[in-house]
Amino acid sequence: MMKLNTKRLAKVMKALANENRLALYLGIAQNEGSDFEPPECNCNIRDIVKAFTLTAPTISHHLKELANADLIITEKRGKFLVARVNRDTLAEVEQVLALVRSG
Amino acid sequence: MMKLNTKRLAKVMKALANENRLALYLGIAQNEGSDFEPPECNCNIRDIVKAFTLTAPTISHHLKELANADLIITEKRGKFLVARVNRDTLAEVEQVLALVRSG
DNA sequence: AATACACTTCGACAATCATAGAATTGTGAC
DNA sequence: GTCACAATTCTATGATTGTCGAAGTGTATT
Repeated sequence: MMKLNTKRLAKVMKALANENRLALYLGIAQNEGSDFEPPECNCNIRDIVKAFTLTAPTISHHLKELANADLIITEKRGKFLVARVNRDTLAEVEQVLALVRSG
Repeated sequence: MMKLNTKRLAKVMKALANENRLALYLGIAQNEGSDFEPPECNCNIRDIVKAFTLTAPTISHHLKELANADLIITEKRGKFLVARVNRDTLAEVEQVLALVRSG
């Protein structure tokens, strides 16, 4: 389990600090139930580009930042890229916030 | 209770995205048990300036951003400014994260 | 009222960021 | 092999940000 010091927590927060990138992250979280097989799965970049009004390079850039903050885990499936949230990181963040809240 | 849509959540995250500002926020959280009376209380800006290597204008700027994101509540006590975390906002964020984590 | 202190506002500047277009790489279909 | 498509890399650019020094505001103390 990764130690979540201030520097690293700030990095995670920064990855979620942009509205489009946050929406991207939330979208990925919502489509996680799928079976990860196009065209049923909405987790590849192509579908996301259609849903958001951003270009492919921008989406690619955002995904890399999310992955770099360990917020998502990406995987190449043929020519598609699928993504899922990293629940470990999420749990760590929740834990810190809960600690802050309880004093 | 404030609705926590994507735009607002992004704003909260952005307020915590800077390492120094995050440390400031965590510092405020930790000193909350105090009685808010200088010099016992560490919640006024003066004490924080001493603890961090930032100048007063920068601290002031960061505090305003935290307050603007409803993460802290500030109050003027004579010539001192005291701050405490807003637990409501914190709880809202935790709630969203928990929702994401559970699918 | 004069001084000292705590903070804020203003103005500036370097650094980072979000974004897009163009070109490139990789993959599967025919 | 070639064509179409998904995604990445590269480069550029306008916008935002973090930070500070200088000047200003308000409050208490003498």
